[in-house]
Amino acid sequence: MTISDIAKELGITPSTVSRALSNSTRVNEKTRLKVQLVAQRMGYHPNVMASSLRKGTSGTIGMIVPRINRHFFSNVICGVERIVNPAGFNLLIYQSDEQHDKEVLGLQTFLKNRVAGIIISLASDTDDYSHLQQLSGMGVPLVQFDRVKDDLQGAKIVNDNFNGAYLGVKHLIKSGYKRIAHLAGALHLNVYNERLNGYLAALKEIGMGYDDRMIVTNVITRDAGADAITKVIDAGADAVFCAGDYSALGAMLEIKKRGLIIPDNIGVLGFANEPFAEIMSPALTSVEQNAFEIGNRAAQAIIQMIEKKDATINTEEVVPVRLIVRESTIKNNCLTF
Amino acid sequence: MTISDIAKELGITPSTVSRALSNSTRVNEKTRLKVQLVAQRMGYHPNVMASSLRKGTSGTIGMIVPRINRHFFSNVICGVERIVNPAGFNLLIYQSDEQHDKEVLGLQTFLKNRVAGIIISLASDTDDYSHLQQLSGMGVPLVQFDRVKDDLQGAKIVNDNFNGAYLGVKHLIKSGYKRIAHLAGALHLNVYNERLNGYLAALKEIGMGYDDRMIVTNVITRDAGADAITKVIDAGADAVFCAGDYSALGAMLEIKKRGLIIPDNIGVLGFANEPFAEIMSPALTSVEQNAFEIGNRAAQAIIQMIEKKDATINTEEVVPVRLIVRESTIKNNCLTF
DNA sequence: TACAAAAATACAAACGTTTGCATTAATTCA
DNA sequence: TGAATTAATGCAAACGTTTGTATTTTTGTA
Repeated sequence: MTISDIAKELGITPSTVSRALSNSTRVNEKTRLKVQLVAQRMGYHPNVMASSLRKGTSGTIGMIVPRINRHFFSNVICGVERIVNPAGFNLLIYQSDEQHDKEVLGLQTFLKNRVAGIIISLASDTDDYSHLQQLSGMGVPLVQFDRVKDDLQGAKIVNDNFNGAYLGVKHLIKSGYKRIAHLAGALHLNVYNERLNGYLAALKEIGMGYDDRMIVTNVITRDAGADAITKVIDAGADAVFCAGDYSALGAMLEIKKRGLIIPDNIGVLGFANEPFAEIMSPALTSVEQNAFEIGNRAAQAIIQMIEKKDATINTEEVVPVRLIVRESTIKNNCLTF
Repeated sequence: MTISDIAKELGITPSTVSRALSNSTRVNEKTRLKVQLVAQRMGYHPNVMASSLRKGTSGTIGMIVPRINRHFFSNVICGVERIVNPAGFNLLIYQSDEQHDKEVLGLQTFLKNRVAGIIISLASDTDDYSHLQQLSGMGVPLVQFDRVKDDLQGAKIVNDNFNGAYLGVKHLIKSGYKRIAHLAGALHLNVYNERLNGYLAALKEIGMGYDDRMIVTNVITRDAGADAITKVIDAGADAVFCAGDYSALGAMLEIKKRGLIIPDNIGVLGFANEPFAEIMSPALTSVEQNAFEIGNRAAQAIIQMIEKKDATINTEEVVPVRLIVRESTIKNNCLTF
């Protein structure tokens, strides 16, 4: 079922059929309707391979995320889809599994597929960026989100990590906590680095010195959170700002296990507002990231670059975050059931 | 950067280059190496549009899920990716948002893209299957998973919903609950229908009659769960089997709000083992579905159909589920913190 | 009616591969 | 050494579109 079949059926040429189907002004209204009718009747589906081969670009946008099954990323994907599909693009999705090698593999697949643009959040593993550097030279638009490398060409959409951390820690201070620890992530990633800076800024502002023993890095998982919390408690912490909700979860479970009360003995603040944060008891105070909005903006950015055929811009959008105060940081009030 | 560029560079023809790159036996070992070296050096990326146009099929598999950000579905996607990528395919993902119309739209996009096969879990909205019926005639392999329509051609991979429900309710009975209610889903979907049947079978087995007021249907969301639980409590329920964890969550929160104790006054059993089930207090007993395994099997099935070029098989695989017993169903033992 | 202008359609090449068939080069065997 | 066989390469068409240019048809105007 091709354009030529329709052409034969109607006794016209493939070119007019093509133009009729793409609503070109160069074809008579009557024949346009006839063509579209016949196409419908014959169950014609245009062959996008042929089309994009001829046009030199596909209507596909490639997206690489570290983990598809992480709440934040799957919601960013939703946000991207919501914009990209109505605009006539479709999404090819790859998972890097936090591995640089897989990231490169995915990128190569995208290039083979002549994607119109690439949206990516870097694998934690990635510290060589040559696979991404080549893109702007090839004219392939790149949008980075969340985990970004600053000096790469293209648009960047990031959370306001600094402010989220800053606001959260200020809130801890206001709640009366005196010795606030930080379970940080991998500091070569902008997101965790900025959160650390927000934490330090909040402490500095009130003249609270900081203590090396109060900061543990590379704490991202639940298990790591459980391990790290004991260290900072031993160092005298009465509150902890965790750079992610999973480490906060691990910390909370460990704290409970030790018979300490959250938030009375120890306050816990997370980041990401994973779905379970609300459900836990005590409910976890956390910084909410607007994943859907980030997805929307990333999609808009890539579409704009594609349409302007400009892969060399260099913009950064910071998406605001929101502190969601729950039970885990409000002292003198045992809300545990 | 095309095959012809490489050919010119080496003074040979595009055809030999093509054969060299695809490791054909019809080309000399030496030239093969030379070609691959030059390809590497020149940064050649094959154009899959051209290739699939010529070959008549793309190396892309289309996948439609109701919601990408649901734990179960995103994990199935992971499972599919893990098999499909090493096999040289890539995944085009669509979200139906539980809407029939979007499902059709996604399917059409897939057909335009000449996908090699389609993996789908039906939108709850879908009760007309003509868009899927046409596929086998067109030679496009179809694999359904989780939410399936029986009389469609293709492979089906489903959870053992009946057994999961049956085992769960048996467990409730063994725990000493006497009047077990069921918050069911939308019964036109196989998954919820089978869970209902498992529930009924367990009751019947011990001669426990069932009561219409004990079964509320179309309860899938958290809010619906909260609403429905009051009805069945009023009808005298001392335990509830929820067809999904979200309704179970809603129910639990409502039960707590009413000052009743889980599991002592009321037992709660969920289905899906969402990540929060483990974390809640009391922790929610739930039936775990092996999403990753389902993804693996779906991927294997579609690849097999693609390779055999047979879209007309009609198989069903049932993937076992596992009851995970936690605090919410173990009486006389207040484990709430 | 004739002629220019505009509108509609046709023609043909191109996008980058793949692949059956034809050709040339290399090898084997008598 | 030369014919027969095999291995390696070349040629050219095809996949289904799109699109610049050419041609035909229609329309408007003098």
